[in-house]
Amino acid sequence: MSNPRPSHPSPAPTLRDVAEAAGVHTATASRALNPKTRQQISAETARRVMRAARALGYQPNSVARSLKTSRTGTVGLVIPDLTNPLFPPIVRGVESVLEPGGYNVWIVNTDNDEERERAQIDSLRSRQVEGLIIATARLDHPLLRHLHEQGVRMVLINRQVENLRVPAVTGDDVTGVAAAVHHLAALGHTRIAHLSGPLSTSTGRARARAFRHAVRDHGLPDDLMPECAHWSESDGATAMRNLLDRSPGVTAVVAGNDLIALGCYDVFAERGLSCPDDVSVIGFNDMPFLDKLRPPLTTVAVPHHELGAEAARMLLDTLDTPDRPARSILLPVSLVVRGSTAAPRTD
Amino acid sequence: MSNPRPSHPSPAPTLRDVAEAAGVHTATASRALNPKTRQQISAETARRVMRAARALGYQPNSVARSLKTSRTGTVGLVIPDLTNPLFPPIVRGVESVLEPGGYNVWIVNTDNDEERERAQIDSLRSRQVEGLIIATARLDHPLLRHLHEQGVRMVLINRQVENLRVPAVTGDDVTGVAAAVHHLAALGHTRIAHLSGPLSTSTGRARARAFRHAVRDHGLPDDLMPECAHWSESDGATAMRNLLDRSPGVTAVVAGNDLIALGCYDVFAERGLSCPDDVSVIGFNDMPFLDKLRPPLTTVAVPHHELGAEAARMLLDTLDTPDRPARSILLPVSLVVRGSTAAPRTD
DNA sequence: TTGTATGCGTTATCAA
DNA sequence: TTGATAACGCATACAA
Repeated sequence: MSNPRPSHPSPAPTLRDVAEAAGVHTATASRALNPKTRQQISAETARRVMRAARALGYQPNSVARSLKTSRTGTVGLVIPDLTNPLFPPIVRGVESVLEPGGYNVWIVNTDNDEERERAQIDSLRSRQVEGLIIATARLDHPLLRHLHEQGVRMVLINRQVENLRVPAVTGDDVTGVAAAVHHLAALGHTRIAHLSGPLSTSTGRARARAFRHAVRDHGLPDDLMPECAHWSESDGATAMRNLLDRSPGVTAVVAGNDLIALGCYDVFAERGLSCPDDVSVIGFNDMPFLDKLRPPLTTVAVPHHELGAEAARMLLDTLDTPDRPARSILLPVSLVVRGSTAAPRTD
Repeated sequence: MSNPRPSHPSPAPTLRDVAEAAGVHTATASRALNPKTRQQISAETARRVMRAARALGYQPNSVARSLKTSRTGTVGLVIPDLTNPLFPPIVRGVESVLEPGGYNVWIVNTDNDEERERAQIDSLRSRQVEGLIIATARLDHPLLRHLHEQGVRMVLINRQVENLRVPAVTGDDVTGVAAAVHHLAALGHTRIAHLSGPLSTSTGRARARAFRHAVRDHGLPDDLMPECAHWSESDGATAMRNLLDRSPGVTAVVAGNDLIALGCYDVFAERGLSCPDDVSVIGFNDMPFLDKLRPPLTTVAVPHHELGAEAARMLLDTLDTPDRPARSILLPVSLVVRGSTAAPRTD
């Protein structure tokens, strides 16, 4: 083998090694290597130090630097489930702002588990992250309030907490749901159901509430609103089965999100129902590849990348100017009409 | 507002604060708080310290601890693109093993950019991660060899590097491609094309090579192998258009991955071609929701979660026993036949 | 312009 | 069982 692993790799060089190699003291080496202090040093010395650093393959030890400066240059991003196609674009949006801003992002998954969330956030804090972006959409629980009281800088995505002045960025669920209901009503549907997400999440609750208002505005019944236990395909299917059994007259469904809408598709297949001829469905989020489904799913597009980017900008603001009053931002959404919605059967 | 942010949050309590509150020395407090050293301490003192820690809301500072112990309990995971549905399951697989093993995982995106990869890995190393799991599938470039020479512990996913004794875990591409070709040949196809992924990636090259061998084994032509510039839907579409223009007799396609297969779907829609009647397509990976496409995509299922989990296990082994010889693992894949493949038209 | 000294918060070694 | 002390690697106030 041309490159067997060295069984005893030499330990990583420290600033001290660089200083010795360059014939200067560590303080000088430190200044030479830091662009901000390099000017205090003669060009010749700086060059010598940098050459030595390069020759040794010196990498500054961020752990030591952080301990000294009490700045880690890291931000924690709390995600409930990375395999939900919703979240990767948010992650990228966050990174697209934070990395140019000089921060690294530490992503953690919580699996929608409160205990895990707590543990993950503890871990992030013990690692001295400078701020938190929290995209777990559960409704207020004591943890957030506690963090806020301790002065932890944070921004919420898709989550509002009552009576807490924490900046938040969310999609405009109210307008999105209203557009969905309006679209279906305009097609002639009169018995429209909402398969809501878990009402323990702020998103689930917001969309359910918006749905209730929207159908009332159209003079339609507001009692067709089963709740899904999770934002998942299987829970969407379960809710849809129950709905069809109990309310056979339903001709259209506004799903809490795209995954729940996919669960409806499963039930249509099971029962030989045709979409959109028998039942119309609208999803929420516009996750990837929806245009290739059978039928292509009509949905409300949420700008996830922008959601992440905007949250990151707000966090940057907060880190820069801690005393600036918190603002919350609502990002516009848009209805994307595809093939899963049509006028109800007239027979 | 009931909870305005404290404009001057009190600084986080340190071990020293805890020690003072408990009336002991910091060394004693440290021992009392660490389960491994708690036994050296009288039960009474330990209780007092723990009570004080709890009262103050003490969180150990991992940065300081890491500097002292030169152990960070972190591992870096290098991913080319988190929005590719392939990778989140790998991430979860890695975490499912590493977190119970006492490590936290630091995920970075490289955007398939060599310079970014370098920068991200540098950043991870400066933060003293104890090992690296690398899922960026580019073929050997000097960075990996360099890391290896420096004794960096690492495991590769979906990537082989020649002449480098680094453990790697990959799906069994050869068998998967052979199964795909066999399936098509058995259906009666004789002009089968391969839309390969970038040949600069080890995966792209491996699948292309496997395809060539498989068609030869069936006595079929091996000259229908255009290369896609990236593993993307749009590059798949481009390659498919060129293929149809130049080789109109093709009746079946083995795509380098599912995304490329989706690109084929786009071209079918553009040109009014029917799948599978006019052209059969097979993808690779079995990413989520493929069963809901029109038509449902036949594909080769790769156990991504298990790929991540196995890589994590190997890294744990390597961290435990640095001198153990590196082994590489091939995980079995399976053909999932859905609706995008059928016998060719007989007219 | 460069060197000296100190401390960030923690753990480990040694002594008591 | 507990305390005193030093050290991890770095950056900075201060001195020269």
